[in-house]
Amino acid sequence: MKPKILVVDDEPEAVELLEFNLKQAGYAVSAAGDGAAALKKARAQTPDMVVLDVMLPEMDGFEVCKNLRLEPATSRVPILMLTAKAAEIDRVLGLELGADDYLTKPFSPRELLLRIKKILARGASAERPREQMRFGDLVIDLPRHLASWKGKTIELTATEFKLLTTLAQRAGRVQSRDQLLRDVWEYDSLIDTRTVDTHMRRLREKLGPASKHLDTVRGVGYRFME
Amino acid sequence: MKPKILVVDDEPEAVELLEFNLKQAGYAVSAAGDGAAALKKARAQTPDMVVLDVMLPEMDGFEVCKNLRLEPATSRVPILMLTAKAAEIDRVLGLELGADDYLTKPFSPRELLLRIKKILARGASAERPREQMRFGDLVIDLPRHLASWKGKTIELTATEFKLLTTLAQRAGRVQSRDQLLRDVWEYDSLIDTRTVDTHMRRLREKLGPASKHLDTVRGVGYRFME
DNA sequence: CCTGGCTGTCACATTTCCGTAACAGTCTTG
DNA sequence: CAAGACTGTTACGGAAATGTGACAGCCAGG
Repeated sequence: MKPKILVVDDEPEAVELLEFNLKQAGYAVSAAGDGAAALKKARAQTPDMVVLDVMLPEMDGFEVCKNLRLEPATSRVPILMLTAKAAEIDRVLGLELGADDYLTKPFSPRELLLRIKKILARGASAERPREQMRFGDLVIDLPRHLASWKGKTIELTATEFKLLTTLAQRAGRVQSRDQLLRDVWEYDSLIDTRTVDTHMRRLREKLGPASKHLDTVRGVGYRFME
Repeated sequence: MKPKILVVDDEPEAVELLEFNLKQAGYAVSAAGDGAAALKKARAQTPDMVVLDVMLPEMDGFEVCKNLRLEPATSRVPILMLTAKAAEIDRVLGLELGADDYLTKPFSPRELLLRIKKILARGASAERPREQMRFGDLVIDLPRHLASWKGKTIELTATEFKLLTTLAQRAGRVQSRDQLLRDVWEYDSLIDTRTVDTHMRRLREKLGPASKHLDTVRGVGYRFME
């Protein structure tokens, strides 16, 4: 049972290239050249994954993504977005669109395959991040960008908030400093791992009693405990 | 599954032009030349959208719109009105008629398609945006294009008003600058994100005490708080 | 044609935040 | 118990993000 991947791009050459590489890697591939066709195929085939270019005629990738999420038949299919501008990344990965990952053009086939493999690996089990998380008296609301303890909002900076949500979404599992740097500080950051410590400290300070959820795992990293 | 669009216009040339453009864009199109026929077809087909010219013999576009809204079968179908005079706009979008959007003739096919796309995109899930919103002493009236504070109207320009309503409609949720550019400045904006800041400033200035609802979320965007 | 208001952009001021380094405290290991 | 490794804490310079004021182009209405 090869995993089925739906490739959406309006440039035939790009489709061909993607198709070749993915087939080479052992995936079953289908393709669509515009948004409407993509939605139709996605509904009909329920692929294991959609690789979606942002630049499309008529209905752009954002719209397609949104629509895929709306319909029950396709709402849980992982989406990998191919985007041109770095500025769009937050929106792509954010809750509004909820793509699972992104790649900025140009990218190497190797990168693509790695991302796909990663998403499919977790996709089997993991669910999509929730909009709101509650751990006792601690509430984290992503779209509102607010955290609160016993109903009182906690003022957090953008980085602190992202660090908290990243840890909370992987509650129970330890995250290494490098891993946190990748996920919170975006992909390859050239930042000292000790910076994570400082931010953890600030976060703990602001969380007050709620910081009991934040464990230090000596020699490994940090963990959010329920 | 192409979206079905019902085109209503009494001029055969106009119908033909619309039909051509819409079919080109991947929609399924049917047409009617007068009000009675339009209602009949709408009932029978329950299209995904109605494009409705105001100028019709016998029963004009306003009447058709009203009747469509009255019957359960068609009351939720989005309506895009084609109107000649700007003066009619208020009535078209207002509570009495409740069209979803309008276009003043003459318009380019591109404009038409963009409007249609936008309406269909939201129509799939979200309900029609609320006509009037109240947040304490602040009242925002979309059809009248008016905002007021403690009963006193606040003079806002078109952009300021749209920015305010966009934020208010997503009250509580943070909107990134890019997102606001997309939603307020319409489709493909080649505009500096800093422009959003400037308009937020002007908006705050005019809102005066009511500007307490407008939060800045540093590193993320802006948020309307109730 | 011209005038006034709206709009987008820029430059500058200001605030806030971030990353780093240095040091102190704590835990592990032999 | 002591040394070394790891983490917590503090302070600070610099940078990034936002607020603010000014300005020129543009369009609508007169």
